[in-house]
Amino acid sequence: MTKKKPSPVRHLNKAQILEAAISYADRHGADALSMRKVADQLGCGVMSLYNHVANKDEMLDGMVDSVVAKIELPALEHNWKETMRRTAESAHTVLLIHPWAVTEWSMRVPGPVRTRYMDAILKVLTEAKLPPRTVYSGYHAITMHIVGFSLQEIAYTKILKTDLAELASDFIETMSDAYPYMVDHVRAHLDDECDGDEFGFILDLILDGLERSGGQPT
Amino acid sequence: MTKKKPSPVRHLNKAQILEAAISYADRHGADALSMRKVADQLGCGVMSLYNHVANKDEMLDGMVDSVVAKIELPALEHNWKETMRRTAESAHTVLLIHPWAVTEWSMRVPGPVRTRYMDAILKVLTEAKLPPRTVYSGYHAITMHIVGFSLQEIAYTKILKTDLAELASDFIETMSDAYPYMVDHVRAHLDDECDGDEFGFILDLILDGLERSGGQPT
DNA sequence: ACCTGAACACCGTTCAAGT
DNA sequence: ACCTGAACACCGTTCAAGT
Repeated sequence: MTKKKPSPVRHLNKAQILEAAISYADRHGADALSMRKVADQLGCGVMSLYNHVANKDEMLDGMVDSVVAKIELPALEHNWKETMRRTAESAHTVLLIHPWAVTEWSMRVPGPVRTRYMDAILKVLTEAKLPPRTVYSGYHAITMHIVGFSLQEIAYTKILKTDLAELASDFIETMSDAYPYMVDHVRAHLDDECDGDEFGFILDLILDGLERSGGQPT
Repeated sequence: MTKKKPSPVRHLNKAQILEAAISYADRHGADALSMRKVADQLGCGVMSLYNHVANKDEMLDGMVDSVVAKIELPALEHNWKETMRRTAESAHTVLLIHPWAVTEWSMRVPGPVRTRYMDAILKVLTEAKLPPRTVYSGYHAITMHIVGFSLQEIAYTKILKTDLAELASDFIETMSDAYPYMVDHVRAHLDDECDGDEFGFILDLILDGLERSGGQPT
């Protein structure tokens, strides 16, 4: 009488699978993600997924590309530094929403959407009339900052979430002899002494450095 | 008559386990690493490992800390920028030897050795008389660069190793319409046009920026 | 063309039994 | 105190069978 599956999903497609997988990873993390769990969430058999996705690896590739698609592409209307700042902020925001994505981003071969995004960043730097060496290194520095900073931030918040009072404040009292400078740093984090836009602060350090290295010959 | 195990390892200990696990990860990558494989390599049963290591997670924590132990601690004899450059180079070198370690570094809670290393970096920045905000952000920027740059570099060489001619040169011919700037960038990589010490170049960008932000008030 | 259950070769880890 | 095989609950994926 009653249907077994809540939403039988007559015709599965890749987009639905990626959506379900992303939503699952958002809630439970990439480690907990399995083909079986994705299938459960879609109310279909595990092997049905393999009609639309070659294997788990390809699914993860698709998931990352779907996330990157949500990043604002750089708009050429402003000066190049402002343009980079905006798209980097957007990337940073998107990665914080999907914490699992930053690790996958850094370890997987880029899909079409990510390649398009990287191409757009290179275009901005090139059309800013920066010398080739600055474009080359600037690209590396900026993408490194987007991925690397988000990674550190996500790792830090994950530690705080799991250990919070136990580790953090315990650490401060117990370890202040062994690691005095580290204790000070953690305290600064907890007290939000040095608040403000840390991501943007370091990004500006890089962008200003690039501008300077482009201005006068090396 | 003949002994079953080549080296029976009468008394196992944690250091031996970590050494075997690191060597295995170096050769086959972190994904292929399993408790069973480590036990095989040591010629013991899987469950013997659990007498010296709580679980796989703790083993990986220990592996990262063992790798970090190989990084040269910053020596205070030079000026702070030179000191940071040296220790960062050392960290970079160590991470390239153990490519799996950079992902684990970024995702795990720091062990004692890594905490000691971070403390040493903070000490250098603090004793350089940089203002507190610069120490705070500089620490983030420098550690981000060490981890983030190595991560990108390892990912890039991994892609080149697997796809080499197929992807790279194929990519150049096929994709030059869709991703013109990216194609140029990949070509620059392949031709080694912009060679030299890219890691150090971007690090100097950051260090010089920090010095400047410390010199004149913001 | 799409779906799927059974089966296979792997995991990490618990437990109870050995020395 | 240290070791270990059997067993359990999971994996990703192959295959053969269904519609």
